[in-house]
Amino acid sequence: MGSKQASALYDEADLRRADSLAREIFSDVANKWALLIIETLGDRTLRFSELRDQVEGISHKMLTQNLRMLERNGLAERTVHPTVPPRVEYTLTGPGRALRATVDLICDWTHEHLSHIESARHRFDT
Amino acid sequence: MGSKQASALYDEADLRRADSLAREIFSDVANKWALLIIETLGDRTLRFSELRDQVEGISHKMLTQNLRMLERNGLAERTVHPTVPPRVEYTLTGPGRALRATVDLICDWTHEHLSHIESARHRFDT
DNA sequence: CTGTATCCCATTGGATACTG
DNA sequence: CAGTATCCAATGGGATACAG
Repeated sequence: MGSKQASALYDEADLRRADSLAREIFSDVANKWALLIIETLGDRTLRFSELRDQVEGISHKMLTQNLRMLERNGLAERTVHPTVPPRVEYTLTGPGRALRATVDLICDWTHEHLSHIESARHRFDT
Repeated sequence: MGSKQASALYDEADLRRADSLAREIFSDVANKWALLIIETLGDRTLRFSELRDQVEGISHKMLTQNLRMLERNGLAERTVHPTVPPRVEYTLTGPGRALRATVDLICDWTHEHLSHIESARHRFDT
């Protein structure tokens, strides 16, 4: 029973670690800018400045910050071309593209329910 | 051409309005707490206090704030039982449940890629 | 129990300037 | 062009108190 209990405790600790990691990833990813960048990248390869232009309303700072985060989590890949001026390109990795598929679904959902939401808002705001 | 142009302009204005609404909804929904609440509700009906207990780490304030937002957008329904003490229950609406399905996918994605992300992080942090 | 309001600190995020 | 750093305003979000 001693070893069994130890093993059970170990498994629980392991699960807790995985859960807290999952939580962390969820927090990283479940934010407006990260999702918009992922959606904008799609299956293309874009330069920093192209992303800044295409992700409506994002600031220089938020873009770099979120790109670093995506890179750190292995969702986007950063390629530096050692030219002058420098040319840096970003593209989604396999896991990044997998996530993108789910973001696509959220976008679809949004457009499908536009009118439901609009009228719900109208009702609520009165 | 005049009427055609006018019609085209009208359509564009319409699209811009829809886009900005979609943007707004996306911003509302693409945040950690909203998604965690949706995921926790699932297809159940939960009281305010049950939600506060089950959504790990959420504060009183964030919970009410996000519940109001979900209600306003017609994603969650609020039922007040006029007892004393009051009993208020929340449940997802049809559109809310549809969104929940996509959140489920994000959760699946997270767990599927835990190890990829963990090792990507390790590589990056060195 | 649920909800609103307030205070207050921590974090977010924009604007700008500077480096390679 | 891409990235970092800094400053500062705005928002987020926790703790607490109070009302219904």
